[in-house]
Amino acid sequence: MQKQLTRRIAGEIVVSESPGETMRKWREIFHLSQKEFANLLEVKPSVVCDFEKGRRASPGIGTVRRFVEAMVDYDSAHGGKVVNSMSEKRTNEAIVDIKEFTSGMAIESMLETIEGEIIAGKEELLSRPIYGYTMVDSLKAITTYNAFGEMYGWSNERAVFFSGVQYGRSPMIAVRAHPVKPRMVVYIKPKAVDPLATKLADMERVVLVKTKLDEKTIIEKLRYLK
Amino acid sequence: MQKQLTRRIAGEIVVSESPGETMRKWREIFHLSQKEFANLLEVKPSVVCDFEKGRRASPGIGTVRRFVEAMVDYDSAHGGKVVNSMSEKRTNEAIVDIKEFTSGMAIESMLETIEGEIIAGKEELLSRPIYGYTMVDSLKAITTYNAFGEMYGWSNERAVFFSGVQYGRSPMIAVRAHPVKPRMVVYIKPKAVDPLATKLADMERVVLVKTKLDEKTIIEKLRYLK
DNA sequence: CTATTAATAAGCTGATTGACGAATTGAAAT
DNA sequence: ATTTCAATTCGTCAATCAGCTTATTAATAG
Repeated sequence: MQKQLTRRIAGEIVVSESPGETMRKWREIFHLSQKEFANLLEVKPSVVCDFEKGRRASPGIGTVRRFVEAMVDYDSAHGGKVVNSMSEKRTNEAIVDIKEFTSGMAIESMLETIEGEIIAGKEELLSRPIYGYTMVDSLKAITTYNAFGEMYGWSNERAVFFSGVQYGRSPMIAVRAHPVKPRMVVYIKPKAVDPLATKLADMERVVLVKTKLDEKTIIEKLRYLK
Repeated sequence: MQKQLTRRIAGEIVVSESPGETMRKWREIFHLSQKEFANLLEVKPSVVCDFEKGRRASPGIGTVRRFVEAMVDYDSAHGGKVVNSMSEKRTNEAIVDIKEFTSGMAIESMLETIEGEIIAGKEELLSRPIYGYTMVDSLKAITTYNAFGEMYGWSNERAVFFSGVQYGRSPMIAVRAHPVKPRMVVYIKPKAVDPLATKLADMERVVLVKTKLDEKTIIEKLRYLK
């Protein structure tokens, strides 16, 4: 959660018309004086000033990262007043696991890892890269607030795992209805697969797969892929 | 939209364990080769490689910004495939009728007009205004490309009519999955109504209604309401 | 009016970046 | 086996960054 906010602030600074002013803005939001902030960072206050006043036109991302993380970490360590106010986010029980990979991974090789059996999806789709995955509890996803909204991480070039699948109709309809589409949908131990699900998968150009492994095993296996 | 995405990517790069790999990841998502990308940036390919391979541990935010903006702008200038994959649009056959009213109309009074019978939705929701409606063929909506994306007109404070409803499970799941919600959902001559549909309607604070009138009659009646 | 503290400004230096080009490796395609 | 083209490695160098120090300018509390 901190990470989320950290990224957000960092992104804003990078794209800002005036990175220095944006840095200042955030320091102020966190209620830190230049001096306090400089202490956190273990530099002299003039350094902070130099950045905020734009003496460094294009600071390194390492610097920006240190700055932002210092603020966020500090706040978190003191009750997370600011952090929590920024991310009014009820944690989502429907989402069992969600991860981003640092680099792409072909659908094919993920298939092997999870011992997946292809239900729908042409050859050519199998080489496309995936950059993350989300594992969702089907039933809870439908009844939990905003589960679908949070299903997608940073990239939508990802795999979505559904557990608690009966016939796989509802999950594919959800995918259908949602404007952002995953590249691969995996049903975890489905009872059977409704032909409509297959049809929809083809239409969305989504690779549809089933696996006999259980959730824990899958997470375990994916942990060691980056 | 572009700006949003630009910030997002920039933020991810700054915070990344390995900024270079993350930069590469995004270049690949945008389907650009190092060479093409280098041309966009007006630098030599080796420069791109140096960054991706981490030769610069802490690139300046100016550089990161140029890189990210180049990708996003390029994509936007070429139809915005990637950028728009975050939010889509297109035409379709599933939508039988779609209209905007010139002024608001209370749910209650529309109920009368269409001879609707309430299945779910508390008293207090009935006075809320509606500014338009969409009539959707359930089956086609599911099998037609992006019907759900087009379901909402100018205002999402609207009614959505579903025809060809069996038990009303799929339509409510679609509503559930879609980030934009209508105020009222009307099932046209359903066979029965699945309790899950009722439950979902309550959760979404959507008024769920069924009617025995057929499509044509409804459209006819609504024509004379503005 | 003075003392204190926060913020700026400016000069300086070693470390790193941003860019190039030339040479090398890798992986498909002929 | 050879060609081709994308990607990688690396030496080089001017420009810029990151940090310090010291001096100066607000602003605020006694």
